[in-house]
Amino acid sequence: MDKLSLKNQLCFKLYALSRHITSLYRPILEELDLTYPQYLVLLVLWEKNRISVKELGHHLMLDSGTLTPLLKRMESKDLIHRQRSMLDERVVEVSLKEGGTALKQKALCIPEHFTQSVTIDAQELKQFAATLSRLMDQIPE
Amino acid sequence: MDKLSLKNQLCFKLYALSRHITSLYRPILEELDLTYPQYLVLLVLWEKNRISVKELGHHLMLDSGTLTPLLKRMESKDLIHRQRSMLDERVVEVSLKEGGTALKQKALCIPEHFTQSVTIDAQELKQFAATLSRLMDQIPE
DNA sequence: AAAATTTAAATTGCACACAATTTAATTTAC
DNA sequence: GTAAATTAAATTGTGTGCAATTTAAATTTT
Repeated sequence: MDKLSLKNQLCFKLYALSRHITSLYRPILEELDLTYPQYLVLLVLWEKNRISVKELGHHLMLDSGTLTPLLKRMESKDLIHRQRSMLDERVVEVSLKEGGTALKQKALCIPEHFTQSVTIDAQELKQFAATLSRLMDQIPE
Repeated sequence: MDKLSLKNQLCFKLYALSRHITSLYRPILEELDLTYPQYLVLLVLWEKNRISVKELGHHLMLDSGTLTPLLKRMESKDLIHRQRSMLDERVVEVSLKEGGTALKQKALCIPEHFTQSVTIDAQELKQFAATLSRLMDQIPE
């Protein structure tokens, strides 16, 4: 087996599949005027209304270089609020605004869209998700 | 189960794992002065020395908007050659230059790096790769 | 064969990712 | 208690991704 063959590269398949599934989200999220990373930020905020940029970055595995401009765009769309913590001026806390809260109702149907578009045995998908979680858990920090 | 919980989102796990594994490649590829997508281009060219931008894009699932500037950067590093086809002036053909050919030797050891860094049952990984391939095959076009 | 259509790259513009550096605030050491 | 070290965001700069448009060449229609 040729290890340098594109077809044999697990990493390439992950990379391509990830981009493909993101592209399936795109038209749905476009109706909400959201990008996929912006949607991820909202997923976190819907669970925990107030969170620091650092914590958010920990959840999404993104740094401030990515998050700062992304959050500014979301702020300008009135989805979220950014404010320096009064206890620690270094920290910026992100919280939902009405716009961001309201989108949750519209987003509820999104996960359903994909159970349809994927033709795969439920048991196999479950096993796949389990391995994916196991691999994720090995990611340091 | 909360379907809008980040932890339950298969897509997020794919997205995060894909970026993480790419980040494992980064220090190795940096020694070769390559980015991950540039490495993918070389993987294709090492298998098929001469290929059009369109075909290359088909293999990597990337369009000319991504590939044109990427290939220009690779050309400026003397890794590849870009040339209009004489049979069809619309087509640009990409081929290896000495620099790109020479890197293959240095790249041979790269796949080994990762079998080590992943602690997972070989059978489970095999199953995972199989499902990944099945999902990939469902990608249209 | 000329006009209309299609095709392949390139271009433009926007939004991530991420390394590296900078800035400002807080802790820790001494 | 101040200097040094650490920390959290922001900034800077480069390289993707991708939608949308443009350009130029080839093909199809009429």
